[in-house]
Amino acid sequence: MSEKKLTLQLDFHSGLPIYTQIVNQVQSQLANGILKPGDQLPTVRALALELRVNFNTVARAYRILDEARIISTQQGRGTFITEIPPPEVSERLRQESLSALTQRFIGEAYRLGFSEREVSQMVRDSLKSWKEANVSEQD
Amino acid sequence: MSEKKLTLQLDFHSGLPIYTQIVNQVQSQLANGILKPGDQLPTVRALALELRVNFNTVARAYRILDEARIISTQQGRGTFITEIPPPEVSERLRQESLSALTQRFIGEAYRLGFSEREVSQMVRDSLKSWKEANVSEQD
DNA sequence: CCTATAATGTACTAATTGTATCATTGTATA
DNA sequence: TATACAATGATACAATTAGTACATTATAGG
Repeated sequence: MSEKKLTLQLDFHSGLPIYTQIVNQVQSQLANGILKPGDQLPTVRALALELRVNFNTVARAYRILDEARIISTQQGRGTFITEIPPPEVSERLRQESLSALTQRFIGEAYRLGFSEREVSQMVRDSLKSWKEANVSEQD
Repeated sequence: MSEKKLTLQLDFHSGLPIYTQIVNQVQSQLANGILKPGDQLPTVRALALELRVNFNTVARAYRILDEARIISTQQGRGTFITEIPPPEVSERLRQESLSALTQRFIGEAYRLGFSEREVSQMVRDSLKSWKEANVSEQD
């Protein structure tokens, strides 16, 4: 199951900020396999209640972990350990997502009655004008 | 047959809202010909039951698709893939709508970090495979 | 026909979640 | 002491999903 209890041990006198301790312990539990990709972490409020701290402190820890791509926090949904696809899988997903996007586009264009010629011509034109409009602000 | 099973794969941890995933996958299946104009989609309640989500989440996805004129939801009747409107629109409107569609597509692709090369290559491939897959059923 | 009922989508609201901003507290240091 | 800054807390907000009641349509029984 992807619902975890997430037992953390805080030391309020250690000098380490609470949020740092949360960050460290989540990282170490992930390293130890106690947490796994896809696992859902407790909500900021639930964990805060359990640890007897303000939920903003937990949110801060989660934000740091999120920025480090260790977890993925989703407003209205919850917080999850990030799936870490190996690079070759990542590239495959990349291509699949572009393929899906392209097929949706082409399918919609055909559905609206446009021909292959029209579609490919419009794509060429649009790519060209996009490039011209952005030559100066390439990153 | 106009009654479809509509198999969708949701990823509850992907970061994409459920309703977005439903929207994307319906569009994708339409683009791939798995869904066709006139097909009836499952009712909001039936699909919600199958996906284990609230039926309002499905209703939200259907509403978005409806606003995009991709499906037609009819209270008391059901939900259907829209029939292709005959291109009775003027040529100018036709070109404008294709241009808008194309720019949305290209903008999204760039936003996802794909290069011009990747986009144009994928468009070529997709056009080619679509043509091959549909030579026999051209209308 | 007319009416009752079931099936369907709609509208509005509530609950759950994370986010943003500012206030408070504690501590180090000039 | 006074000031600056980091950590934490309080409050309001936003996004997503769920709950409830209702309107519309189709259909079966009389």
